[in-house]
Amino acid sequence: MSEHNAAIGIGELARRAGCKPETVRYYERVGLVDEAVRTEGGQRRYGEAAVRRLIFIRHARDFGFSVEAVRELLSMSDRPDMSCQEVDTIATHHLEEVESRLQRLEALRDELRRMVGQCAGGKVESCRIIEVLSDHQLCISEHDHGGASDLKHGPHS
Amino acid sequence: MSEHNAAIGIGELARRAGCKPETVRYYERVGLVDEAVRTEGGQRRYGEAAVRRLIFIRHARDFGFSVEAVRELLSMSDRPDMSCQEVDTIATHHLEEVESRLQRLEALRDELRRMVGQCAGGKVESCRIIEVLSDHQLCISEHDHGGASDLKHGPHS
DNA sequence: CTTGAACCTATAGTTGCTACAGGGTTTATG
DNA sequence: CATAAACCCTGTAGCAACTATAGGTTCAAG
Repeated sequence: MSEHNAAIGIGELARRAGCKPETVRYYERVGLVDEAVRTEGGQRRYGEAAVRRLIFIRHARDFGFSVEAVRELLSMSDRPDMSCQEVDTIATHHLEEVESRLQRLEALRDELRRMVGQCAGGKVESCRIIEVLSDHQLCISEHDHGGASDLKHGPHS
Repeated sequence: MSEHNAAIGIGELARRAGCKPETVRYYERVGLVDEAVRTEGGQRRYGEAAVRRLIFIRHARDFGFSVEAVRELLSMSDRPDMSCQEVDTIATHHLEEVESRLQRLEALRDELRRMVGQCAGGKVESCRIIEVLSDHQLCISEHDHGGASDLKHGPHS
């Protein structure tokens, strides 16, 4: 390994991983990235390892892994000798969650399509959308609110 | 009439709509449900109208409508004479978001399936999951996040 | 009248960032 | 060398949409 440490600032690091400096500082606070070396003036300086780690983190987050899951994945990838049984477990579990969310979203999409298709542009009193939302009978899924709705992290309207 | 109105407590109301009392109080704070009549001791009492309204809200939330969107839908359903053009607009917009979210989630599922399928249970150093998360080149789909988030990872140079 | 479940308010926590405010540092240029 | 622009710092507050806790009060049954 070359001792050649490019020593980039936090802005450059963030840019390379596709996030913002605030996000990097946030990851540092919660312990996903190590505390950086500082200049005399107190500014953070990073090397290539930090870039790779941050890219890993951003990818995992883009794949929908929670920060906690990323933390586990990271700690495992730091110990290359161990079996990747756990890695597989985490990813499989995550896959299951994604698949169940997909199913619900599909049902939701179908219902929305039906709603929108049936809105004839008349008066609200005969609007199917309002009707569907009001009427318990027309509910897509039975109310099993053991765990709350999974639709919560959506882009806001 | 006031004698006839079943006057239930907040717990019963919440149970009927499939949520928790805290959620109802939260909705009251943010103005989705009206302030309730109180007993002499200060406890909230509700009638059937509140039950219907809360069920409407919970359905809309289950459908993934944001609280802001629900607020609009509610204000429209309060005026049955108006055209449901706006209702349709909100629902259509929401449908588009759901569809775009579905697409991304499907791409994610495919990627996760491939990852999981390729984890042979060996050592972490040769684990495909870790590898995929580390290396952008191995990403098949360019998981392009629509307008939701701006500049994600550009080409690594 | 006593118990205990249900209720009250207020506040803080959750997740994963993002956006300031009000400074200090580094670097490029004149 | 001086200055200006670009960058960086900490700390705090905010976002959605609730959820949880603490510490106290009220209600309804027995």
